[in-house]
Amino acid sequence: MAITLKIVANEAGVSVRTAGRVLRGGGPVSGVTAERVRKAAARLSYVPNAAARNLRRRSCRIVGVITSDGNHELIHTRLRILERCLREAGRDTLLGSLPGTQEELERMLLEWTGFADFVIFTNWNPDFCAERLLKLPIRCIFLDRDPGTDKFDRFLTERASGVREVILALIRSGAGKIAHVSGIGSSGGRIEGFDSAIRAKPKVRAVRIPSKGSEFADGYRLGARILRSGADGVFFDTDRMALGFYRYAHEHGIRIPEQIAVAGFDNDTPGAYAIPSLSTVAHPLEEEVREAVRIVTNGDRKGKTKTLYFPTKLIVRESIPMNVKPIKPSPTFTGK
Amino acid sequence: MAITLKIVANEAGVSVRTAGRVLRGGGPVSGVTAERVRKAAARLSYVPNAAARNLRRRSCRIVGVITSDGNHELIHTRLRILERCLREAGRDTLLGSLPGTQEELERMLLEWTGFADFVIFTNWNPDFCAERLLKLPIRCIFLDRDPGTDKFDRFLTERASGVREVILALIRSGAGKIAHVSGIGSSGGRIEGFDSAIRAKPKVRAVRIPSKGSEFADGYRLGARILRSGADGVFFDTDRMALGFYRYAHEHGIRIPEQIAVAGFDNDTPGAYAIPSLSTVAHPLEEEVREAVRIVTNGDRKGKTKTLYFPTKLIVRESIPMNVKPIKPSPTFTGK
DNA sequence: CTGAAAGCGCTTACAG
DNA sequence: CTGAAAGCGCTTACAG
Repeated sequence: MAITLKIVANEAGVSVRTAGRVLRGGGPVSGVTAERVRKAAARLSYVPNAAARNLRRRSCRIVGVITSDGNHELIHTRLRILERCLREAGRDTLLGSLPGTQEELERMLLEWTGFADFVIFTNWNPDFCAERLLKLPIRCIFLDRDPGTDKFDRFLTERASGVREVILALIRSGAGKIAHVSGIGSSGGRIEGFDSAIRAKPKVRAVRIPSKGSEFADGYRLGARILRSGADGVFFDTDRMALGFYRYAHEHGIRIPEQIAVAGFDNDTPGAYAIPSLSTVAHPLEEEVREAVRIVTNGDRKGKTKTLYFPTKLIVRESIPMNVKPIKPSPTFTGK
Repeated sequence: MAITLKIVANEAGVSVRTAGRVLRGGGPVSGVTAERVRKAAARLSYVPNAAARNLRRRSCRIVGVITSDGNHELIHTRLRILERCLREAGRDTLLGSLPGTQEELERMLLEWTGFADFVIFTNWNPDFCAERLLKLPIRCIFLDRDPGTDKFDRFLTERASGVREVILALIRSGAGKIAHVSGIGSSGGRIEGFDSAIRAKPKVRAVRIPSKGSEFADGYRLGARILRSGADGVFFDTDRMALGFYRYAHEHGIRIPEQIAVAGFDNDTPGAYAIPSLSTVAHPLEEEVREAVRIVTNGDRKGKTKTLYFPTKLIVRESIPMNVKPIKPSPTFTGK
């Protein structure tokens, strides 16, 4: 049997109102009374009931987070930053995965209603109709996923800038034919960034190599295809694919970066320690999360939504040879 | 203004009781009435209030999960498996970090009371007094962390078995002096497993090299120390440290495994694609999570707690040379 | 098959 | 500074 405020109040010889005031803040209480209530609560191991509180206050401290698919560093780093920032804002994080169908998603969000008042999407299915979520009494925020409408808050990663920079770096390092190994969901401007860099340098040839997945195994599997293309520079949509290719190149006696320069995307830690250390593009994780949490914190301006784009940042390491002078091989300069 | 059951009932011209029966299951309702209620609910976009429901039913569908520190693959793989299994069991996952003090932890769990009835710890501070959590109306389950008392359910990783196997494999491959690079929290039997293997082979010498951290940078930093020790085999408490050492060895012209055989712990994906691919020890992640979720699912046997130990599993790859025959370099045999 | 009523445990005006 | 009462939105016996 749960210990309620009423029981504590009886024990302390005061009214429920007074006990509540002492234990959950609010209103003035005389020192002696307060002490008596506190002692009674401790003696009985009183534990307030969050469900009742939420019901009464029509508010709660929980934010739902729909996590991305997959199991790689970026996703988890983002989730961890989110959880930390939400906690600092006094919020708890309720974890969910994006269901396979729109109906399941709506059912899930319905279940969350009453204890979560915000949902942050870090995953989205472009086949879903985002507008249908507007009827739910829960505010949706999109992080690095575009629902295709500005009726939601959107904090989007602008990949084109970083990709353009990395391709230009490959070209500066001497690459004359550049391959782009692009995943199916090659989103957020990776293709645009690549194409824009190539257009800027008419003498450079380019080839796009589509990939079904974005994992180590995919980069490894496409190794033959990449080498056959005759490219002397290659950009992968993920660091994982790039490191899978490292393995393939090694097994086939191809030297990186002497024979082919390599770059990835995501700034995963293993790339910084790979041999050679992997050039990559870093996400604006902190900035995006900060904006999302800001919406949660001052979430009262109903109807007004915000769309912001955050640029990505090039990190050049040994896998792109810089002609200035030979880089001392050490991972300490990686910026991680 | 929220649409309540009462409003839907009015709209449909029935009582609250009947509307509830239609929309949330339970009791028999005539087909025509049910249809009328459903239409009204759809028209009004009725959304049930979870807080009210939880309050009334004195139950909820949320399980708290205290995540581990750090930001590496193992932690996130475990969390992901947990979230998936809990969801399959009809539960939502509430994420939290382990606070710095016992008081903060207790305050946090108090806040969770009323919407979470279980907490799964995948992180723990040995300085905390676990017994004090018993007074909270929330059941605690420990995963791969030992609170030091069998008053809680505990599902623990038995690291000694896997470490013993990996050391014996290093010895079989020809290593005569083996270094153990051990993190501060070298827990769960890593030291015992190492020592037991060494004791079994009196001719083999051993050296323990303590490390403050368990990251890439720590393995890199200790490279000089390891080489100076004269070891021709080295076991790291984490794959990350091992891969950091790869980098150091490369920079100093040391060949792996010809000059020094290497093994790690955790079975991170990058190790499977490293050059040479890294031998390691895999965690019993699925098994542990399954048991924890089982407790949540049939969580009524109050007072009776369970302690189970799960063995770890050796994965030999190229970083330990096997004298049978030269291994074809390909990451496909890695068992990932 | 359906309705009127009580109550989950808390908070919030409203009186005194 | 303190108390009696209403009510958040749902579910659960209890009648009919």
